[in-house]
Amino acid sequence: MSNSHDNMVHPGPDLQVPVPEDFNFAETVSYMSRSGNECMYVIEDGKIYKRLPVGPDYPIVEISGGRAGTLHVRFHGTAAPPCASTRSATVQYIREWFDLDTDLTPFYAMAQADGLLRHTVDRFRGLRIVGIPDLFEALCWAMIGQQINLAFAYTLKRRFVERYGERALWNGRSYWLFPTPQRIAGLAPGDLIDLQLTSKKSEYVIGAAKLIAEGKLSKELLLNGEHGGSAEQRLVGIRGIGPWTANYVMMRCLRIPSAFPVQDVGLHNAIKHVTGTERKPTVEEIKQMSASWTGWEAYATFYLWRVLY
DNA sequence: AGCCAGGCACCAA
DNA sequence: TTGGTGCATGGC
Repeated sequence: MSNSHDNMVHPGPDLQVPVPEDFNFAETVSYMSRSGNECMYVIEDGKIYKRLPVGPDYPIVEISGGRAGTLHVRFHGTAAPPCASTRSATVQYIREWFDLDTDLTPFYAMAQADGLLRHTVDRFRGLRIVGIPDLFEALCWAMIGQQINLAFAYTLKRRFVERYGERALWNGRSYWLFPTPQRIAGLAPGDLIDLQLTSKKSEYVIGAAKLIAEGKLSKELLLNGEHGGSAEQRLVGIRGIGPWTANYVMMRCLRIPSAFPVQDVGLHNAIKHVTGTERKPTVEEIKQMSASWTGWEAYATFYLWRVLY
């Protein structure tokens, strides 16, 4: 099968990745700067640095705004330039990471007519849902973040990654690959309790790792409905995954635009903030407010989160 | 000091 | 199917 992106790959050492007209790189960087404790990438001088989990080179890339209509990608950390397949996979990874292939015209039209969304969406226009392309990483991040504040969640993720991930050093900084399911599947709960995950979360993370390592859980299996049940139903059937985690993963990893973590306390606080009300809305109230978001709940949620940072 | 945190499993009824 | 409870501790 020929890859439609191959002809976009510049033959030189750097890459130019085309982006849609309504993509705003600065807003993406702004969102990604929300925590100073992020361990999976570095933001500096308006550029994103990350080691990408794409083979065979696993390159460290520097992504900057580039010319209008493109992102500029520079490779670092390897002696030789990355091979053609790595370069091609890098382009695909970035397109998925920043959701560059979704046409947001219907979302913007819907938001313009929605009193709750209009101002926020105008304010951050050009922002796209920043994804977590790796399923195991998305699941771990959601499970770790259950019922604890975000600052502590970042600390726990860092401990997990720095204990069980793979490090590359470049320019005085560490660039980590997220721990593999194969590695985590072999742990005992006590290994993660040592990092201050709760005993239940430790079991959840190891259980998810085992499912993925055994080939029983993957993005492909969740996205093709052949074996019965929606992605949400299948995810919720896994221990440690409730409605919030399922929809969070559908939103940031499976890229289902109708995914909607209505239980999310961050969403509740964002709506409270935007509407200027005294108390947080109930789930029932949010369901009423979001009646016109049909098909774009994930994007509405992501934009609302943005007002909190 | 006390409330809240990007919930979930488990148990009754 | 619904509602109540324990988890467990950091952050602000």
